[in-house]
Amino acid sequence: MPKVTVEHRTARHDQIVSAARRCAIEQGFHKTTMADVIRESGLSAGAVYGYFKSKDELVSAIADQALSSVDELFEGILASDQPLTPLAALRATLEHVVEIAEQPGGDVTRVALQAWAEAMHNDAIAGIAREKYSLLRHKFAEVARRAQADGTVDADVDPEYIAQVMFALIPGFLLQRLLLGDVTPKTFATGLTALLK
Amino acid sequence: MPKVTVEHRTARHDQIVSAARRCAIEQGFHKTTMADVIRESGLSAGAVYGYFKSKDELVSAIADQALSSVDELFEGILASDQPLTPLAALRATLEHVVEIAEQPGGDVTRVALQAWAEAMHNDAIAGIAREKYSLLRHKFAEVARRAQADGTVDADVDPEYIAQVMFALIPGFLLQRLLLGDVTPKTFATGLTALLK
Amino acid sequence: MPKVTVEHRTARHDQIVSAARRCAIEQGFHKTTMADVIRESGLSAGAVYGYFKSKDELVSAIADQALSSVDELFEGILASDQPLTPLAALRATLEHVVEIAEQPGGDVTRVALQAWAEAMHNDAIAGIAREKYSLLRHKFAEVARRAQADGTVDADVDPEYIAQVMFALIPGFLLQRLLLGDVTPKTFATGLTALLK
Amino acid sequence: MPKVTVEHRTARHDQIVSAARRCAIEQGFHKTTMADVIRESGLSAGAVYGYFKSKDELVSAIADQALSSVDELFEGILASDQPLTPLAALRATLEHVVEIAEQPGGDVTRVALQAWAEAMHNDAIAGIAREKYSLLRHKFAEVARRAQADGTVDADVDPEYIAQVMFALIPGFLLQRLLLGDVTPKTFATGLTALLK
DNA sequence: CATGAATGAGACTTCATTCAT
DNA sequence: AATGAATGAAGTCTCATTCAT
Repeated sequence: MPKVTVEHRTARHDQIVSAARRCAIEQGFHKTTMADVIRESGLSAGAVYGYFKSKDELVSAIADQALSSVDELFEGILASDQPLTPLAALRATLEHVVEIAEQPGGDVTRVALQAWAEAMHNDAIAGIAREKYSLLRHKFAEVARRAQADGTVDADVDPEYIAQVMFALIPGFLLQRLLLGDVTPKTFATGLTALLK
Repeated sequence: MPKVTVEHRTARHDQIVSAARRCAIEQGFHKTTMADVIRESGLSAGAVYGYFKSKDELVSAIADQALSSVDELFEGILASDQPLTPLAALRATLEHVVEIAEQPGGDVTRVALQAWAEAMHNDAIAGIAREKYSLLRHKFAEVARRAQADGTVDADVDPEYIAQVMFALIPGFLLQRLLLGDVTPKTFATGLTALLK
Repeated sequence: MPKVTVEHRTARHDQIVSAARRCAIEQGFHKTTMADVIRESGLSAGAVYGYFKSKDELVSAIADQALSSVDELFEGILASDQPLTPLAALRATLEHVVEIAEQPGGDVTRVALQAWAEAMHNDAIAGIAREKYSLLRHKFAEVARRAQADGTVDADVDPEYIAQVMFALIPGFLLQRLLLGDVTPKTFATGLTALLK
Repeated sequence: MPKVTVEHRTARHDQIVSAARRCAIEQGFHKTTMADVIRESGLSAGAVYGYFKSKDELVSAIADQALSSVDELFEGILASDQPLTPLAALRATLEHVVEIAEQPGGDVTRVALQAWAEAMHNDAIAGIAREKYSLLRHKFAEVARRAQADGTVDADVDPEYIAQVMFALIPGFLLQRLLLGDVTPKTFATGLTALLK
């Protein structure tokens, strides 16, 4: 009974989060009502509130997910021993971002923007964002360190500073992609190559 | 009578926008109620609605302002004839951003984040954002073109692609500044220099 | 303008309290919904909430009123110089209670019972009840003191103790009147006379 | 099987009533949710509903219990042949009340107040209250009759009227005890003695 | 014109009760 | 018989907007 229940709970949980995410992608956190989520999830109000104590909690869950999605990539990339230049790391990241964005079910990166805005006056989300993005930036710092070891990048500079710049390109790319719609990993990498050279 | 009225109207208008901006900086667009704006502006409900037909219209006005603020800088920079490297342009922009952010009355860049999120499902704001950011990016493209003319940057690459990257650094810097709080124009420029070299 | 407004506000306030009291008399605090009060008052939800921040606050207002109603009587009674025996004071009080109870608009004493119950786990109402009933009991103590001065009642006994007993008869009378419906000031005074003699 | 089951059922029944009573003492009938009772009883929702068809039915059961608790005393008192003055009967009753109130598990007299309020618009509880309190008052009438037989009290007065007054003192005492907290059987009896003399 | 009290649709959330397992 | 997840009606409260004064 416990195993069935746990799986069941997880399934329901995901059912709700997915529904809520779909809503948030289309309408943003604030225009999304609990009634929307309830309808979209196919459950009842009581059921949804059995899994999330409040709209805030549900929003945090979606935000968490959206802010985490870029991160996963690095596990694979950094593990390998092959040389990883900053340019290559960035290009891989951008391609990963686009892959995520184009997954069926809607562009989750739109939710990331919502989360950034929300973090300005929602401590829970601000905390999540800080945590996730610190982690991500540390991974860029690791890439920077490798480049410094290779002699490709000036070893005197704090790798965290280099990571700041590398990291910055991700939201910058995302924003242009969503707002202006004319950037692709390819155009971006091309521009980047020209500048770095 | 008309002239006095026009000045009066402008003053009132600004009074409302300032009040609304102060609210949006602290609480975001959605937590800010018209009652908040009315109280903060010191006017009456009727008065506020005399200047803005709806909350949406008021929000658009604040968003517009927040999205424009970075732009102004370039008027001055590009006008001069002295050589302007991408690095120098970026550094100047970042410093300008921080200057704006630290102005008394609250950090307007927080409102820019709100505007990005809002643009995802608000056509008016999406339009404003596209317009303002296209303009800004064109200016970065102009800088890129100058660098290509100087031979500093590969002339074969579409300057718009280079502008995409340069532009990306601004929201990327902003986001880290607001979320993580540990980037400054100096650290950022240092990292950037290391990468570009 | 201020005077009109104040009167207006008071009128609206009373309109709401009256409506809420009518509901509470019939259905009690808890079965009474804000929708009931809103309908009964003839106002809108927003209007009602403009006068009372919450249902709790409205309930406290009604409770306050119900707990105060017995008190008024004493102003007149104690002012006069004529001798006032405990028996006479009680009889007058009971008659006053019945008069209040039979006023058109419903029996307010039913609300007093609600308030007693509510005071058990509502600090605001507990506070009001303590305040009002302390006051009332002090007035009975004053009556006791006069009787002691007259030599009618043993002067050695703390008049507050005597007041406790006198006071007790009021809720005891009220409860029987509402629950059993067979007590009147006359039967009660008759029984009281027999005991006191 | 039947006998075991009956005992089992009774035990379960009491388990539920005790849990519900504990909740009602602390929070009152209305703030107490079935979920509270279910949690406090340690049973499941289904189990509780196996014993009580509805919350109303459960509330009635608790109210019944609370309204009965004073009554028990008289069985013993009246049975004896020793003279029983009204004062002595009252004093014994008050002491019994306090004893009940101070029993571990919470002050049940708080629930009696709830029941009075509830009786105003709940026919089931009103019926119970009428029944229990009529019974109790009849016992006071019996005491009055004995006093009249002794010549202590005017025999011309309807003993029911005397009972009304005696009975009234119980809720009056209870209310002051719960609300003001400064009455004890001793202070009360002292005041009563002073008045009766 | 300005005011700000009033409107009322609609948001979030709770909770008594049921019923598939 | 027992469980407890699920139901969904109904409750409280907010807030953008209007309009009589």
